[in-house]
Order: sequence, then C-alpha cells, then structure tokens
Amino acid sequence: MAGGRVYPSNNDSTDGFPNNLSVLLQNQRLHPLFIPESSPSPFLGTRSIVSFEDSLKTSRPKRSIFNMFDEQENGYDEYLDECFHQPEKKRRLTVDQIQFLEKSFEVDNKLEPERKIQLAKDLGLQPRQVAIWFQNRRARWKTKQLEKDYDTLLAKYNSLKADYDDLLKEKDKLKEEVLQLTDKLQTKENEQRNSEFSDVKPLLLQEPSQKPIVVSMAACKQEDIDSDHIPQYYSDEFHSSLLEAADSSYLFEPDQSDLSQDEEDSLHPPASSSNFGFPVEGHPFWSWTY
DNA sequence: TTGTGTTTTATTGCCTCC
DNA sequence: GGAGGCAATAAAACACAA
Repeated sequence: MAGGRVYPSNNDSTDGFPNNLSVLLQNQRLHPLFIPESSPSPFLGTRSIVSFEDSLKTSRPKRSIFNMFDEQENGYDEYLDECFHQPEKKRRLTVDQIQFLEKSFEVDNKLEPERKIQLAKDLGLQPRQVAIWFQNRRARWKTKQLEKDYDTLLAKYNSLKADYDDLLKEKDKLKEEVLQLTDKLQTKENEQRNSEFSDVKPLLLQEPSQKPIVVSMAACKQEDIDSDHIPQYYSDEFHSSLLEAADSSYLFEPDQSDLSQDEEDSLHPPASSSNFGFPVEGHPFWSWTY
C-alpha cells in the first residue's frame, strides 16, 4: 500500500492467511477492554462483532467468537484451524446497535476519540467499526442533503420559471394592448388630419390616391407648357413625396389675405390641374404658369 | 431458486491539520 | 510524520421479482 493507514485487511488473502483473522484475534484480546464486567453492554455477544457466528449458521453449530473459547471441547488450535478455512463474512449491525449509533450521530456527527471508545464499549464493537459506521453515515447524510438541496433548488427554479412565464404572457398582452391603442390613436389622428385636410381643400388634393399631377400633365398640351417653368425634378417620385408631405400634415397654408387675385388664381388652379396646390419648401410650384 | 438491483460494511489512497 | 476525514470503490448482505 503506497499511502494511507494500515488496517487489518479483510481482503488480503494472498498469502493464504485467513481473511480477518487478525481482526478476530484482536477482538478476542481487546474484548475485556470494550466490555467491562462492571458495565455490561446490552449489545454483548452481538453478531455484529466481526465473527463467524452467522457464517457458521448453516454449515456448523452456531457460536460467536466470545463463547467459542468458553467451550472446553474447542481449543485455540481448533479455532485457528476453523479460521484458516473460513472466508471472512461481513457482519451487519443489529437494529439496536444502529439505533444507538443513529442517536449518537444525531447528537454529533463527528466522532472524538473518547466518544468512539465509549460507543465501541457500549455497543461491543471495535472502535474502528464505530469510526467506519460514522464515516459511512456522514457520506449517506451528505448524499441525502444533496438530494434535498437539489429538490429545493428545483422547486425554486420551477416557481421562478412559472413567474417568469406569467410575466412574459403579461408582457405580450400589454404589448398587444399598446399596439391596438397606438393603432386606434393613429386612426383617430388620420381621421382628424383628413378633416383638417378637407378644410384646406383648395390647396390640397382631395384624393391623395389619385395621380393628379401625372394626369394633369398628360392632359396638358405640350405647347401649353412653358418648359422654362417646369422644374427638372418633376417626376412620379417627386409627386409621391408631395403626397406624403400632404399626408403627414406637412401642409402649406399661406396667408391669403394679402394675395392678389392673380396670385389667388395661381394658388387655385383649375380642377384639371389642381395638383399643384402642394407646396414643397423652396419649390413654389404653385406659381407655375401653363 | 436465481438473477439483479440496492444497501451496508469495510478498504484504499489521498489530503489536511497539528 | 501520524491521525483522522473524505471520495471512490469492493464486496458481502439483503430485498425482491420472475
């Protein structure tokens, strides 16, 4: 063994030495130390002391290592002989022993040397067995604790996820509501704008969907158009921008109070060419001549 | 009875602490 | 460097279905 402690090995039988023999012998020698006659343990004679008691159940007369030597007919040599031919068997602790250990574990899951000795005495076990039991018990406790923690975290996660999902739903719902309200508002604004638009009808297109400029231009005779007055940027695209401008309340409302009749005429062209009531900043096309 | 999965007891090797 | 704790693991004991 490269490291760690050296314990009587139950598995080391490479030399043919009986498994656990040293433990058995040790038990026999330590026995008076663990179970003083003055304070007899309720667990005396328990099968839990590493022994062959149960392993001998079926194949040989039942006896523990403690009464084995009390039998006059069985000598130590005979015992050794038996040991050499018996494979070691693990002993399970009795219910009483386990209850005792559990109670002790509840008090403190760590084992000081004095307590270990005392427990071993009380239970009729080797201190090493008590230490191993505590060690394994701590491992089981830790596993259980991890499972508990996992369950707790999972429950919390599920709860949070449910909350999160609810919030997402509510958010979508509110979003939808905002969209609907925005839509309504937009419609209302459009309606309002259209009504305002109709108030300045003389300046604007009645039907923005029409293509008045194109139509009016097409209706015009080529010779009627003074090419010097036709802006070079005149196009469908330009026309579209005019319509957009109208639609977005980008309206020109000139103060007509001081305009001359001629000017008024130019501001109110004939229906056939009424498209030119759209103002564009810097492009006084309403003053075009035909 | 037997095969299989689970639990319990014990070992091993490594690590930390004093 | 020894004692003791821990993780990983072996192996016996046990439970249980087929």
